[in-house]
Amino acid sequence: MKIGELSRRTGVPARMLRYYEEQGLLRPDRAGNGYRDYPPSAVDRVRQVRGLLDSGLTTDIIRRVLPFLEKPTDLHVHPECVTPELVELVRAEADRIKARIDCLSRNHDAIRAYLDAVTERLRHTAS
Amino acid sequence: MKIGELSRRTGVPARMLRYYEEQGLLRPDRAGNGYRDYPPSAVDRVRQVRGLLDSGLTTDIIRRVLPFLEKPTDLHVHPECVTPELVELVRAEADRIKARIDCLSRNHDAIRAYLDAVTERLRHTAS
DNA sequence: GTTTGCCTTCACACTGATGTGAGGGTTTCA
DNA sequence: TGAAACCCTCACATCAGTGTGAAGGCAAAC
Repeated sequence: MKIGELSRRTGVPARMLRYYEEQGLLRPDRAGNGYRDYPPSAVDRVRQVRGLLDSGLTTDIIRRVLPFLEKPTDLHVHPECVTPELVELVRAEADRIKARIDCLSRNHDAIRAYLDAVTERLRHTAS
Repeated sequence: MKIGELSRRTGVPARMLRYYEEQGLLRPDRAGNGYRDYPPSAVDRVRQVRGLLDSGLTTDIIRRVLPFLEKPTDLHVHPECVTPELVELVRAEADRIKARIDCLSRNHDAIRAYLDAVTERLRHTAS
């Protein structure tokens, strides 16, 4: 699929898809005329990248953890490329992600509780 | 407490504490000499702001949801200030936060699974 | 075959969060 | 009294992610 269609399907501007490629997050091949050619799986990949970006990860971090994000069943990262340093780095990033989850969860719960209290109050005054 | 101490206690540069104030996230009062004077509760407040910032929220959003984040027991936002529009806005932001949590959770689980598979593999080859 | 639309690269601009330093007042302590 | 360590404001710089537009090639449709 060409960049325009991927853009329409994901809602991500073509400009950004080119940027993500420049950052090593996407690797479309090229048709004979130079046009980018994305596999259907790119749609999910783009959504995943967007989600992580929205959650405060940098393209640099995302590029590093991306290989660890697909089917966990069998390792498709060559085992000899997985240095202890890399594992440590990824583990540290996982911890930071966990911290984000905890922080967001706490705040989400607080907001929901507040919202519930407000609507409850409204129900009361209405009756 | 003065800005230097708050900075030391939170690990956030004084520059940033001034910036958060400019963005309406902190409201220290001023001593006679113009120095900022923070209450002890500012430590937690700063940590909360940092966590949300790291999780991809903007200072603008944080400022808006901050009043909804404290003790949910009794509403200390004047009920008459809580317009339906504001409630809707906060609800929408809560949904976006939920989406972030889900995205991060999925990816965190995938990374952990990968990490576990790798260490398992290492345990095997070691034996 | 020309128009229309999508693609290419390049480049400059903006925004939000942050770093950094200048220039100057205040507190503390020797 | 002077030095060190705070604090203040102001302003310019940087970085990542994005927006936008120019200049031009390719493709499908009239």
